[in-house]
Amino acid sequence: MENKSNPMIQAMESNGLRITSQRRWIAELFSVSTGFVLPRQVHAYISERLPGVSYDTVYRNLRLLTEINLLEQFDFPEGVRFKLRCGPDHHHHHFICMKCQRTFPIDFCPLDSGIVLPESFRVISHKFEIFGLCNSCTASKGGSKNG
Amino acid sequence: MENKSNPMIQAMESNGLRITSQRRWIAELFSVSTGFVLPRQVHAYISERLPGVSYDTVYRNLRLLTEINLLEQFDFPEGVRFKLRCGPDHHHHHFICMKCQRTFPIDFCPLDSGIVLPESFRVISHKFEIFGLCNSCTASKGGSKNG
DNA sequence: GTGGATGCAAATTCTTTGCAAACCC
DNA sequence: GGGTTTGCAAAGAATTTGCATCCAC
Repeated sequence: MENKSNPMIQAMESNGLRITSQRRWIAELFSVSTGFVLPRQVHAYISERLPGVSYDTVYRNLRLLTEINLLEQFDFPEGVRFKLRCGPDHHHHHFICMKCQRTFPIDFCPLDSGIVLPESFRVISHKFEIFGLCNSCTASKGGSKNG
Repeated sequence: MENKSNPMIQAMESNGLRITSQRRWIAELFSVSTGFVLPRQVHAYISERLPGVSYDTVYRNLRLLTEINLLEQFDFPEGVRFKLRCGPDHHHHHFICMKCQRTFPIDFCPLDSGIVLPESFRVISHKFEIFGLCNSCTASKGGSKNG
């Protein structure tokens, strides 16, 4: 591992969190993967590197990291998934590959397109995602294995 | 009840389903509510009219009705919710009130706005929802009670 | 009458919590 | 050393399943 320079580690530090090896591996996973992962996949990944890590530690950290805005949570049919939160520098949406779960930015926001709502409605948030198959997964029946 | 003319009942019949009183009340609920409801809310609603109805009957029917495309399922943070599926006559999206869970159609689809994706990407589906407060819920702190 | 639907109860799966021991700073 | 974090084990919540009984057609 040895990822002193991992920005997620730095963000954890600046939030006053202690850097344990469990957290180091979580940071490593999310800095490598560009997709949405299931808690059980996170646990599996860490288990390989750190045998004996417990499920609840993974859950606790996923929740914690989501609360401090380092991770982003998304409810999929098979359960909740997490991914590294995109920087606040520019608002965008995502194309999400249904096979490999990788995400690709879409620089277009439907809210900028002159949607008309009743005056009294107050917009708080919005979601826009496109689901499909990315280039690698369209090409090969097998597809990419990124989780 | 006596809702022979309820289109959801008719759709159930044409799918070969038997019309039980449990299903009649489920149809009644979804024809009255324009919003997303939680399974436990469905169960509560039916329990009031049909004491003793079991949770698993509600679940089984929600799943079944979703499979035959009469209901639409949506994953909210508090859990999965269901609502009557909009007819296939015209594609649209929704404004969803975060207080009363009612939905309001938005006649705008971001996919029609010239979004550019890599050639090789294959679009399978998409989601676009705006979350906020509807007029009744913006007006009164209390808001509407529709579930 | 018969096959589909229900209710019950128990099993699964996912997620959370309490607490003592271990560990980071 | 002191306060955080972890692992364990158990509790909770949501959802599913097996099976005998019941009921719509």
